[in-house]
Amino acid sequence: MADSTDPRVTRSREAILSAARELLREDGPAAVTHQNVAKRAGVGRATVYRHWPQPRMLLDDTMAGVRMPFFRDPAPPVRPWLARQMRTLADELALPEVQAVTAALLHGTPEEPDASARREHLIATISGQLGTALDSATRTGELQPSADLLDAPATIIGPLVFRSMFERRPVTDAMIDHLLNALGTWTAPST
Amino acid sequence: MADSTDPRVTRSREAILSAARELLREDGPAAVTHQNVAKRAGVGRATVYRHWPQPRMLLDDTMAGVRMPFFRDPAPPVRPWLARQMRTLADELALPEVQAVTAALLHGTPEEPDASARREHLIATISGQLGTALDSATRTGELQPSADLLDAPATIIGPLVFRSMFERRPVTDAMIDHLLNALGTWTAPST
DNA sequence: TGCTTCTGAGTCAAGTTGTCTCATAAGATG
DNA sequence: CATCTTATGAGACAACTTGACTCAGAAGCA
Repeated sequence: MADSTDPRVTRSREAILSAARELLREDGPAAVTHQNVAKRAGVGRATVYRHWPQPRMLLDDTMAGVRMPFFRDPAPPVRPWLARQMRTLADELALPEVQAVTAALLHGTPEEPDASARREHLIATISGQLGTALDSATRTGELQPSADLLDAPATIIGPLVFRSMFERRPVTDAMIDHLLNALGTWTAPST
Repeated sequence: MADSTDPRVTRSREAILSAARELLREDGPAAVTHQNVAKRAGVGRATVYRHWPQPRMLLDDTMAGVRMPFFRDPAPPVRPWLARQMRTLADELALPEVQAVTAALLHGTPEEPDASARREHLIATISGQLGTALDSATRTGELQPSADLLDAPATIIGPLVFRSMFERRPVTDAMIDHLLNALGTWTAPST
């Protein structure tokens, strides 16, 4: 049943998850209840319970379905790679779904006590990737950091989050550029 | 009744709001229900309904009771004033209450459709104060901005928010200093 | 075709929400 | 101190939600 290929199952699951994502996006995590989801998905309430006995799991899978922005596969030269990642991150942070999940990560609902763990994991991954990339840039001489690189995630990503989620305005390329400059002195690698 | 001085009323109201704040801090906005608040405050459920017929209003007043960090009363020289404000903001962002309200601002609960308005107002106030201060610093020559000052709120406050709410680590004075430097070139005013 | 499995509709108990009533006690007024 | 006023807590109440269960029937499979 878990990995069933029965088309009825997949159809139900997809309808349910899609409805759940809509609800999460529109009304927040609290709205992702079995009843709401069933009604929105045009599916029997019992069916939702069958697939996700606990509401926590439903919200979990719903959030997992929203691709959270990562800093994947660092590759030299670091600066243009970082700029691309920041651009992607900024664009994704503009999506209501991603905003909803991000907000949900910040204060776990009562039914989602794992929000802290999920948040920590996300942050650890991002910081790890970013740290690796910046360390390597420092080692190759591409970057001379002007401050503790442990502050880099906050310095770089913080403004993007603030701009997207608090100010709700688009992140400009100029802003990304300026944030990169604030990290330290960049030297174009041997071309 | 609204501005009653009856000690019974004030006693009830304070007990209720205090309990509501605790719940908001501990379990998030969704936990601020009449029932929960009444039980926690040791007060009849009807009493809570009497004072706040709509749950929205209760959550509203609860959030209003949490002092949100502002950038008040800009005064030259701007740089040390800004550093102090950022220190204060960072310290407040470390408080669970402030974090809960901030998170609630990011995604209004269904019962709190005014969250957007509240968020916009808060951001507008902060950006306004910050903009005024930085403009004046630019005019007096204290600051030569290295980027669009409209990005300043995101550049300055974003990292503090990210550090406090996502990374959950303390903001160092060195980080504040570095963020200020990233704004542009500062010139000590005539001493 | 016949067999298996998933589905939707519906029932049910337990709990929550919002509204109302009423005796009581706390506070104001003389 | 006596009396009037008003907020309070307890409880009753219907409407609704939640989670668990049953069952006939439809969809998929052999």
